[in-house]
Amino acid sequence: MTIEPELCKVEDALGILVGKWKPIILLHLMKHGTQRFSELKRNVPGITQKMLTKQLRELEDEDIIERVVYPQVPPKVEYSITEYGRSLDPILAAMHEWGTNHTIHKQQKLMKKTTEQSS
Amino acid sequence: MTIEPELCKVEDALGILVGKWKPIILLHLMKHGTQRFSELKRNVPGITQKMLTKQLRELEDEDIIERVVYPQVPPKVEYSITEYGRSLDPILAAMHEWGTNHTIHKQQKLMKKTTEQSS
DNA sequence: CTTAATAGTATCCTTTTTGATACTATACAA
DNA sequence: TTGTATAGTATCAAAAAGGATACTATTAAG
Repeated sequence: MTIEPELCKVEDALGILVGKWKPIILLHLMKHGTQRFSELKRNVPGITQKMLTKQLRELEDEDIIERVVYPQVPPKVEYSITEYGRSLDPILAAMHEWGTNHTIHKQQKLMKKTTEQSS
Repeated sequence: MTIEPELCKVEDALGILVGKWKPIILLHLMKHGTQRFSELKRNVPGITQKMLTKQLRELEDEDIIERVVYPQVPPKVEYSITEYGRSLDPILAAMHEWGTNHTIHKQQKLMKKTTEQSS
């Protein structure tokens, strides 16, 4: 398959995965199935409430995750990946694999450079 | 495969694909094999020289593309995908496919909403 | 009456990204 | 000597993204 650059839909997928936090959030939800807001906040170190809310809303808008509110006090809100959201799975897996390999690639490049300089 | 959120390498791949222009640039190079700076500029509508240069440098730094300078006047510089860069191919293809489907998904969602409102 | 817990908002500030525009070097051609 | 083509830089401005912090609503427990 050749993708016509003019009709490129890569950005559409990209737009959903991009953001400093979205991949980690997705991986957490994929791993645990369902997480409360506070659990996610604990599990994603360094994220602020504002950012977590924002990323979750955006993912929800794209039907990637589902938000369920329990009418309780104190509030309870659960997030989970939708069936549709699961279709991102292979992409995340492929990117993770590529990324893992790329880390090695960069390391080798760095070592080569270091060796050359010391010779 | 379950990706451990803490060891997530998705960002690494993401970092390389992200930017308003990178996917289009890559697709152009994949389609045409080799392109001069000015050809890319023509083919990627709306991009500024600064942005094109920046994106190309970043892709070059990651070994995704190669830059060949011909010592001529006026200058001639050719860009092409590296062998290593080709390894991004399946990811771009997967994202494009997903994106294409997602466009449909969003459209259906929109139509459903419109129907509901008019009833 | 006060405090605690949860899931947020609201506001302001900083950093990063992107864009517009002007400028440069060089050799050849008219 | 002026203009042209190519592949850039440099500088400043605007916009987008991200972060810090404070604040809110609600109910039950003490």
